[in-house]
Amino acid sequence: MTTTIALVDGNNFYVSCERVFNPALECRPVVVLSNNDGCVVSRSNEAKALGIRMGVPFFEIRSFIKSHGLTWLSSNYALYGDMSARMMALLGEFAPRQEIYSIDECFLDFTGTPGKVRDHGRSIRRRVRQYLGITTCTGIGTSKTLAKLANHVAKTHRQYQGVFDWEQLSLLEQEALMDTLDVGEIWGIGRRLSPQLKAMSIHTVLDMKRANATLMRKRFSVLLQRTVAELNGESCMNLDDVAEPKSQILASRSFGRPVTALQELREAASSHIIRAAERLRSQHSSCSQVTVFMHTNRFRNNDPQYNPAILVPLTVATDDTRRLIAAAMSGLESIYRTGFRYKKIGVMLTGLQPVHAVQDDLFSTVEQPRATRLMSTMDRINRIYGMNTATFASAGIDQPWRMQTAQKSPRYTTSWNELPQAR
DNA sequence: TCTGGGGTCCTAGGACCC
DNA sequence: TCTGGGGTCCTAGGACCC
Repeated sequence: MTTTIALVDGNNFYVSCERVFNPALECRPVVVLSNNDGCVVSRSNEAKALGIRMGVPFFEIRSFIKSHGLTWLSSNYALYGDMSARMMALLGEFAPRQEIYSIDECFLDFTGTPGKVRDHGRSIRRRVRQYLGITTCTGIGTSKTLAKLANHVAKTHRQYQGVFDWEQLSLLEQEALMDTLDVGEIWGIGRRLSPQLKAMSIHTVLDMKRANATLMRKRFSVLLQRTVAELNGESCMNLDDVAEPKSQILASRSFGRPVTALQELREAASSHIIRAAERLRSQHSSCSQVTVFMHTNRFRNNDPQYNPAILVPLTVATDDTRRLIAAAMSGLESIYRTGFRYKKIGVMLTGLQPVHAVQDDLFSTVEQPRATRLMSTMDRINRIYGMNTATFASAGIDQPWRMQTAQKSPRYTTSWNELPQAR
């Protein structure tokens, strides 16, 4: 049976979430910034029309605030995460199988379902708009790659009103449209591969569709071979509707200002371990390796640069925050050097395995049941009373190194104290 | 002055084993 | 003088995604 895949996503997702609770943002140029108020990560259509590109550093567009009334917001992941969960639950009702691909998009598998999938796309658009106040676009195709591309068409070609299915065109029309799309629009072809393909005279999606798949594999990798097949309607990528546990967990942040003191680095690394370990336990894994890495500011050419990383193996895999902090601290101390202005520190947990499969150490002195109870009690307290209600002193109290978030909106949907007020 | 964070997959090459 | 071949496992690095 031919597969039928839809890719649904929320338009300008972070900005749209903000607008739901603050209608004064409608019809104006609005951007949401990354952590630390660093780069633009979401733009309203009005902001796009000003020529503000995705990912630009905020300081480059500050002048638009005065000249064009640009509104900017720090990112509010508590809000976007909660809105995402509501949207995904709603979308999941439309198809038998759903793969949540990112915070604002999912694949829906309509293979074998009756009716025109385009009609589903339209009801999705109505329903999500009505229930959540967010506008969606839907792309439909016989493979994930074609669905992604169709979504791009739905967004950029007004006449399709946010829903586009390759099937609504004849083969000739499909190829004519593909010939107008840049090869870089294809899922999996980014800024490095795209020039290499163009050097081989593959400029458009149509060129890529007609490319020699075996040659693609030889020149690049099996990934591009698959891409060619998928563009030809042959579905090679399965829809993963059961989320696998993560195979690595990473927590890192840039500092709000340059950091030089070991003590501040220790606090920051501890606080990252605390977050990472919570995620580790929430997927019922333990980890056998902790990596600590640091960066100086790569944009400051005159500063001496130092980007060390160290992997600390654990003799017994664990999910105990205290042991993970201890491992991170020993790693940090061995790579720390004075004389550098550090910009960022991060930790990575790898060697993940199901917690029940952990091989104990013959000479282990850790009282595992007590540790497990302690950790799950802390997790429960923090779930009920809010993040960091119970935490570890090693993360510090004042945390002067913390990132900047100068314009964060309230957590309208996840905090009793910050519910929207009736006016 | 000011430049994000969290992931995945694939490949090449080294270590190691017999 | 002259130092194999085949396999597996692991890691680092590069590419991609949002």
